[in-house]
Amino acid sequence: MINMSIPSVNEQLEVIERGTVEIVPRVELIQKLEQSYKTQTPLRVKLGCDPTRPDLHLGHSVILRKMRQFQDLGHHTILIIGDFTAMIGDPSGANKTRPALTREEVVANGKSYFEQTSKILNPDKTEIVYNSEWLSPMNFEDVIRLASHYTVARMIERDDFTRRYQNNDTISLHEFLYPLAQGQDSVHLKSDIELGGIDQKFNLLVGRHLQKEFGQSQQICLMMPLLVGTDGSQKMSKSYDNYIGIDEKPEDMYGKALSIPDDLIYPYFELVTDIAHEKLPDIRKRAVADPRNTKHELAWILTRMYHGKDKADQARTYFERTVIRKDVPDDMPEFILKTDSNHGLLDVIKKTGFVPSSNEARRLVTQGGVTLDGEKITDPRYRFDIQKDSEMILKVGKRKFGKLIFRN
RNA sequence: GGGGAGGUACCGAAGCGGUCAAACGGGGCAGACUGUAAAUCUGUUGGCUUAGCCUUCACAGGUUCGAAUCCUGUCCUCCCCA
Repeated sequence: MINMSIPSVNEQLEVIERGTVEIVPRVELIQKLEQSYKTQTPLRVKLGCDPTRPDLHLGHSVILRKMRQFQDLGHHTILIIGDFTAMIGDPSGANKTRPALTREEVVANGKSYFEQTSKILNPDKTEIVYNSEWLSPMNFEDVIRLASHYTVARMIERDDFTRRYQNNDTISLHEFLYPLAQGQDSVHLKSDIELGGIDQKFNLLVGRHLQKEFGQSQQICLMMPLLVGTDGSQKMSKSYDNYIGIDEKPEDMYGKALSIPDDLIYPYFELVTDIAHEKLPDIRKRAVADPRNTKHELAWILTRMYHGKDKADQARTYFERTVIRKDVPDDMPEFILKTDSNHGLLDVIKKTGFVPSSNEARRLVTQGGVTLDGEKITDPRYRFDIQKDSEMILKVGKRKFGKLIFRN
């Protein structure tokens, strides 16, 4: 008998359904919850992740937060590091087949992933597994046997396959194996519930299908909406550069949060903040009535969640100062320069690392994106001619500041 | 296996012997503006010791005063037929 306390089914449902976009099938979820409650046996909740790019952002947090809720309800959660499936790469069209990661990379990425998820998940309640553990030993025969449980017609129903097929884009045969591999994970782990974004629906359903083929109880597919990124149009993703990373500096987090379009204020509150559920109706109203302040509140809460109250306060001050009042921040990196040589502006900008090339520096200067002590410098041939010890504030672009210190 | 069409900068896509560092759109960056790092408008978007030079149009050779553009080979993709 496991010593635990799983709350009543209704209590659980309320939490579980919060923010979900689809639960397939809801009735079976209720059945599983009832069974679990009756026997006080935790459900096995599975979430797969791709260890290729271990930089977590708020988009990931939507599902991780859901996972956390299951932990808090007393269920058993399993985080799969998809080190094996990463070799295939989820066939989303833009993805190309990825080179196999080395053992070291996998371990390093997995570790980094775990550390990052620990900001959201309860690390003590998270079972970590690597799917190479069971996928790697499978031989050709095993794969053929697995593949025989799915049909081509059903495979190309998946919308990105359909789209790519119609567009005459390449679809490598091995990409069909990705959903199967992910489904095999469910079979192997005998999962009761698999979490995923709504874009994962196909893969999650394959898991359900395979479990049935293998005579197991079928997992519930619980799907969360995709968080729209800061650009307000596409899903949050590192490759669209519209993301807010959970490791982001407080000031960046705050600023980026403020840059979202107004109509995302409410969804963000709902999906990625820890604000109490009862407060959401009020937020919904205020997001429309007073977007400015509500958005600042959102930015503050997010920053607080990942960096604490003090940092959140500082981030707010920083934003008000540098962006609203166009003032100079307190802290900025310092660069020490000799007074004897007369430095070229472009060189100095390049040395700060604010730009990737001197051409970029030249462009910024020419376009008026560079100031020294608040004064716009537009001559790319500008040279410093400093005799005495002194300091200057260099601003490059919208928000890169550096203190130039001239000294012998 | 046979026939056809292609591989161009971050992405999509023009160009088909010189005027091409390469049109146009998206994305990025910057300026103006703004409650905002939003929207909009404008500019910009290979590198460098920048009035000039260097390296790019799948890869390797070749023709030519000169090639992204022509030829040969290689690799890769798509379509039709089998």
